[in-house]
Amino acid sequence: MAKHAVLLSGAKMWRSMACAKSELRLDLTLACGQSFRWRETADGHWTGVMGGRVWTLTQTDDTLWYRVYKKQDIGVEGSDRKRKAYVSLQTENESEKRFQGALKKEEEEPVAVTLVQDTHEEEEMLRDYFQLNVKLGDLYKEWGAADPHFKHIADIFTGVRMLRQDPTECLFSFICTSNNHISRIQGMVERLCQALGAPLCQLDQTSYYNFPSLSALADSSVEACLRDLGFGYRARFLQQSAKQILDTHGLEWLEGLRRVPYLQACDALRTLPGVGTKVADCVCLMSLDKAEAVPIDTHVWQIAKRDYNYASGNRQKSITDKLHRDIGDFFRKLWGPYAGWAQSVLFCADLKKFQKLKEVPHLKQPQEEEHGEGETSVVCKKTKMQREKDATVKNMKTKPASHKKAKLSA
DNA sequence: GGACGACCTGC
DNA sequence: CAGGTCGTC
Repeated sequence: MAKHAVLLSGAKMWRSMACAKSELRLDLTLACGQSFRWRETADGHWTGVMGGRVWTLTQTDDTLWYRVYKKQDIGVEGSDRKRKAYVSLQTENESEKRFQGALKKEEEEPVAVTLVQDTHEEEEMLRDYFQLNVKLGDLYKEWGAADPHFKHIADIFTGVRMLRQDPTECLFSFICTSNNHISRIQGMVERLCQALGAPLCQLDQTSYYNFPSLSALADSSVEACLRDLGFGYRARFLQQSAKQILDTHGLEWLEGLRRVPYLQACDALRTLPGVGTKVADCVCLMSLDKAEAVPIDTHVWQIAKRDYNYASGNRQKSITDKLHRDIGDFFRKLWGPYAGWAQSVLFCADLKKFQKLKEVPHLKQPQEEEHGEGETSVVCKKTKMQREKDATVKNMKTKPASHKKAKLSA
């Protein structure tokens, strides 16, 4: 049976590309709640599905290593009938077709040429997924110059990068996040793929599936199926949103939102059931190229109040639409057109599971889950003076961290 | 615009 | 209650 690859025991099988850890930290980027489908399958090795293929990624100081697994060991036998019924609804995605097409053209030197093709395409897929053309180090410098609190966090949490996810996966994953916590969301997304997605391969007892297609999600039987799988009221949102997209817009609509302005894309998404301001912002930021989208959830609100002395919404009991806009505008003014990227760094730094990184290096601390309030004694290394200094950020003349043009919302 | 309560489930 | 959203007032 095929196994998860490990770099140490087979370096020749791996491909690599130059990539500094200051530009990308796999551990932070893949586990900070942007995507729910990557797992650490060996120390520092992350396995997941991207672009219809199964990958294992790992990194050394200046190198990103990757392996792509071929289709194999697809266990159709043991699967339950529910999934069989749905698999028939799957269609191969476009890039896969192009990929197959490309292979056929190269009949002269089958082995060598296809491998080159292969390598080139896979490297491009990674560059696109991690948006490696965006120079994160430069952005960190700008954010740090505009914002002392960011600078303080950024020294530890380097390489937190926004993924460019598939819009369908991103949308339907984030519909699952409402009123929910990360550990449960991960399980739900996994079951969603297992029930409705096409199987890709199996490694060490673990089966990997593609994310379900829109048509699979839109099937009228899906709500009942997902309720059985513990999705609760979100089951209906998922099915209805898929159906609404196909009925009133069509297959290409979601990807098309990459080419419209932020607010327009946001409004379009919000017409879907189960998609409010927060989910729409997540989808815009993480899959639709809207770097200025700043998703405001309860944690980000806490961060705004605690670290930026943000007081405008102090009267509010919960986050209203206006508060969303105001806090978003506050951060866009502070950080500029890539405000959503900067926000994800602070969000990551606030996750309980990453608190141990804030400790002095040689001290060890048991690892935990979810968000911390940053109040647990050991982990909070910020002094009172530092906090007060940070608070002054709000009062200083905030101007966008010099980029060409901040397409800030009206 | 803002304040509720309901909505599924599990830790 | 948890990384919200929806319907109603």
